[in-house]
Amino acid sequence: MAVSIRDVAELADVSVGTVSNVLNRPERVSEAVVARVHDAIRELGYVRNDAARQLRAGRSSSVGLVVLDARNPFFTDIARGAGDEASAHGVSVLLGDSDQNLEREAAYLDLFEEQRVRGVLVSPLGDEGERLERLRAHGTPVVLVDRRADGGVLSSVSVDDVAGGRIAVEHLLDLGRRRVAFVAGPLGIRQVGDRLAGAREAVGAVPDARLEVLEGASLSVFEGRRIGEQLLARDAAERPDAVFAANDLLAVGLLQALVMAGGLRVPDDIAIVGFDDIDFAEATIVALSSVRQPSRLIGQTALRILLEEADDPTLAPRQVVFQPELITRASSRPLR
Amino acid sequence: MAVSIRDVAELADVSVGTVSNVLNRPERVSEAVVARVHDAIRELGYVRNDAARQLRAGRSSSVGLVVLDARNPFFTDIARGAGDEASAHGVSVLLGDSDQNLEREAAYLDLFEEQRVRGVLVSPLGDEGERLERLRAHGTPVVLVDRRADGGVLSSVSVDDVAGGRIAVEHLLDLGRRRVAFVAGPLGIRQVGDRLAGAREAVGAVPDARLEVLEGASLSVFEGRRIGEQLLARDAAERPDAVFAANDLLAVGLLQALVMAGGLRVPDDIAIVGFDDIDFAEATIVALSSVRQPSRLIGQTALRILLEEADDPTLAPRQVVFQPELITRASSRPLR
DNA sequence: TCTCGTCGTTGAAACGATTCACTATCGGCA
DNA sequence: TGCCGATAGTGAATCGTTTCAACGACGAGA
Repeated sequence: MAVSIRDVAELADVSVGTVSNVLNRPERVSEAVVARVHDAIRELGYVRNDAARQLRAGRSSSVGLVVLDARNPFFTDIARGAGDEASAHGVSVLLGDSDQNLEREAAYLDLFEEQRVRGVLVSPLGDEGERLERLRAHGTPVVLVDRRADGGVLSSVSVDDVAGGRIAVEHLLDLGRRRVAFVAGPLGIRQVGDRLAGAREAVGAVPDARLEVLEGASLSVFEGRRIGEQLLARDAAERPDAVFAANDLLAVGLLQALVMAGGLRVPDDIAIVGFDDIDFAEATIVALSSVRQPSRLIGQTALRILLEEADDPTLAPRQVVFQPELITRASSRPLR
Repeated sequence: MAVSIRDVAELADVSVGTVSNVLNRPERVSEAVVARVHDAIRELGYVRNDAARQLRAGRSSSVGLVVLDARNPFFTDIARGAGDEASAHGVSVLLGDSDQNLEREAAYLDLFEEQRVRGVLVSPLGDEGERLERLRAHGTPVVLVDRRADGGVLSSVSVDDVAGGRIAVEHLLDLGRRRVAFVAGPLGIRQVGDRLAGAREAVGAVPDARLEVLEGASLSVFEGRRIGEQLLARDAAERPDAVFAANDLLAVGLLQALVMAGGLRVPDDIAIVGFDDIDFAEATIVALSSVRQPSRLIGQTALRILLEEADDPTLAPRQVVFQPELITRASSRPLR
C-alpha cells in the first residue's frame, strides 16, 4: 500500500540516497537521473512521508497557532496574517481553536509540542505563563499574540488594551454620557481586564461619571444578547446611557437584544462602542463604533518574530505593542 | 536537548520497551515501575515525539480540514462541529484555509497527505475530483463538505443548494418582485452554480420574472460592497427589485453599499436574501433573510463518516444531503 | 602516464517510538 | 520436588527519510 523512497529507488534503478537528493538538492544530481526519478515517482504515486522526514530532521516545518475563538473574525484575521507570512517562508500554520476553554488550549499545546513544531503562537486564555515558559525552556519558541508578556521570558505582539479601553470610554464621556457600563466577557481574560483598567482610568478622570461592570461567561454574540436582555429588563432609569463592550461580538449581541428585540434607540438611549472593528461592525443595524486593532499585522509580526527566534534561540524576547485606533460610527454619534 | 524515551528508561532503570508500555498500556506494568517511570518523565521533562510515533504506527491521529474561507462564520461553524466530534474520538483537527485559492488548497492537501492524516475533509474550490480521488486511492479517506460528490467514489455531506436557491427566489417572487439579481461569487464554485440553478428554476416558473446574474471575484463582504456600488451607479429604473446573494458575506457588503452609503431602502427598493444564516445576519442594519444550513451538524456528520471510512476503507461512499431552511427577516418583508 | 580535483552516486547509520518474541520469576498444584 | 501458567520486563527489529563518508569515473594539468 505505502510507497516508499525505496520503491522509487528500485524502479528508477538508483540508490535511496539519490532519490532523496533529487527531492531535496536536485542540483547535485545529473539531469538524466532527475528525470528518471521523477518518472518513477509519478508512476508509483509516491508521496513523501512527513513523519520520517521530521523524525530525521528533528523538527517540523509547521508552526502552531492557538486562538481563543476561531469564530471571532478578529482571530481569523490574525490567522490570515500569520498564514501569509508563513507561506512566504515555506512554513504552514496549524490552527487550533481553544474555544475559550483551558483544556482544549492545553490539548493543542501538548499536540504541538509532541509534533515538534517550529514554534507556537498563542493567545492564552488565562495565566498559564508557567506552562508556556516551560514550553519555551524545552526549546519551542512561543510568541504571545494579542496579549503582552510581562514575565520577560517570552516575546509578544499585542495592542495596548488599556489605551483601547481608555479611548473608547473617553469618547463616550465626551458625548456627555455619565453612566457607563462595561460589558465584559470573563474578567479572567487579561485583555478584558486591561480594557476595564483603561475604562476605569477614563471614568476616574470625570468626577460625576460612573462605571458599572457586567461580567459575562464568554465573548460571544450569544452572551451579548443575554446581557442585553438583562439590561432591557431593568427600569429605564436604571439603565446605563453608554456601553463599552469588550469585543464586537458582544456588541452585536447587545444590538440584537436592545435594538431589534427591545426597541431601544442607539445611540439616543444608549451609545455603544465595541472592540476589534471586525468587518461586520460597519453593517450592523446601527453601524458600530469600535476600537480597531491591526489584526492582520499582529499575525504577520508575531509569525516573523517566532521564526526569527526559532532560527536563533538566543534572541532576547521582544514586546511589540501596537496602538489601537477608535473608529466612530453611528452607534456613538453625538445627539443634536 | 531532546529527551528521548531512552533517557527516561535509563533514569528509571528499566528498558525502553517498558517505558513505552507505561505510556500506552500501563495495565501491563507493575505499579511500582509505572510510578518510577512517571517520576523520570517528570524529572526530565520528557515529551513524546509524535513523528517517531507516527512513523512506526503508519498513520497520524489528526484529520485535515480544508475550508474555502476561514473568515466566513459558516465554515468556522463547520470546523467547530468537526472539532467537537473529533475530540470525542481523541482525534485533532488541523484547519487549513484555502482562501478561495487553488494553490493554497493544493498545498494543504499535499501537506495533509505527507502527514499521513487519518483523513481529509474538504470543501473544494473547483473541480478537482481527480486530485481527491487519487488521494482516496492512495488510502486517505476524503469526505467533501458543503458539496455533493457526484463521481460516486467519495462520500459527501452537503446541503441541497439547488433547493436553497429555489426557495430563496420563490420567496422573493412571492413578494411580487420580478426583476431578480443573483449576486454570485465566482460561478466556478459549484455551490454557487447550484444556487443559481435553483434560482433559475424558480424564475422559470413565473412568466414575467427575469433573472440577472452578477458575477463576482470572491464570496466576501468586500466584493459585495463593490457589486452594491455598481448597482447604485445604475439608473433607478435599471436596478433589480430583489437580490439573492450567494452568501451572507456578499449580502452584508450589499447592505453596506446600498443602505448605508447609498440610502436605498431595504426591502422597499430592493429586497435581499442571503445564504448560510450566519450569526451576524440577525444584527445587520436591516435584519437579513437567509437560507440556513445546519453548519455544525454538517461538520459533525462529515467527521463521523470520515472516521468510519478510515476504520473500514471498504465502506461504500455515502452522500448525506441536508435540506436548507429559509429564515425570513426584515430584508424581505412584504410591503404594506 | 600519473596525480589530483570534481562530479555523481552509493549505502549504511541515525532519528525515536512501538511491537513482539522471548526470558526470568514466582505462586500454585499434583 | 517438579512442572505449569501467569505476570513483568527485556531488547532487537522496524517504520521511511536524511545525511555523510566513501567511492568510481573522468578530465585537466604536470
